[in-house]
Amino acid sequence: MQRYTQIQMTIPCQTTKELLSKAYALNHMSVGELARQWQFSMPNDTRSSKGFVGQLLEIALGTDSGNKPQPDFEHLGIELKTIPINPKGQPLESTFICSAPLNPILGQTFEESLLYKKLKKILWIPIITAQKSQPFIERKIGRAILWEPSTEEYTTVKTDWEELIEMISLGQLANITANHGTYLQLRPKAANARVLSKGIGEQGEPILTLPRGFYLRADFTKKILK
DNA sequence: TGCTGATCATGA
DNA sequence: TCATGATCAGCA
Repeated sequence: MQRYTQIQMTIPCQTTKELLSKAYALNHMSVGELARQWQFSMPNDTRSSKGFVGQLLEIALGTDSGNKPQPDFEHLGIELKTIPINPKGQPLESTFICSAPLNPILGQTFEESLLYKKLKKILWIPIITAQKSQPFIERKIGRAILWEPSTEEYTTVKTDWEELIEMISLGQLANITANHGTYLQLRPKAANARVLSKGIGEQGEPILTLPRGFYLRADFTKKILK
């Protein structure tokens, strides 16, 4: 097992403007170049190093949240996401946003949810990926996009969230598939299929079930990046 | 061949 | 175990 990093520290950006100019400066740079600049050792394969590019960008842009459940740039209210896109600008994957509560807080509104806190402002860093098999080192960083949901996007995501949370609350977890939701999906988010966490069963009883996460569909992020 | 369900790595 | 960072891979 290999650590990606040496210990690195960056001074967090104080303003959104400062963060954006840092992000724009990475445009056209390859992931390999950025890794070299930060003395990251490049992983050999994408499979065993899925989070590599995301971690690299966190260091390069100086996030300050660690792995706490809050936006990466907490003081700016901005979440950082790398997203693999093909040369036509189409996302290759859906985007994980946050883990889903399997025992939702009763009465919690969308605005109070972790999902909303992360979604309300996202700095997208496109990673131009010729093919899924292309090694990280060759992939190129694209132009960053600071995004906030439009009224329509906000409303649709909110509706998705409310429907999914209601199903979870009513013990319908077993019936939720990735087909639910217009922009949002609820899908497994675990090390493997044997990982269990506490949820709500059909009769309201506690059950053990696979941890889930909220993801944005690739069709949706495609619109965002346009 | 796109999408859903499964999986990989790290840190606290 | 649960949070973060995501991509893999088999099947419809």
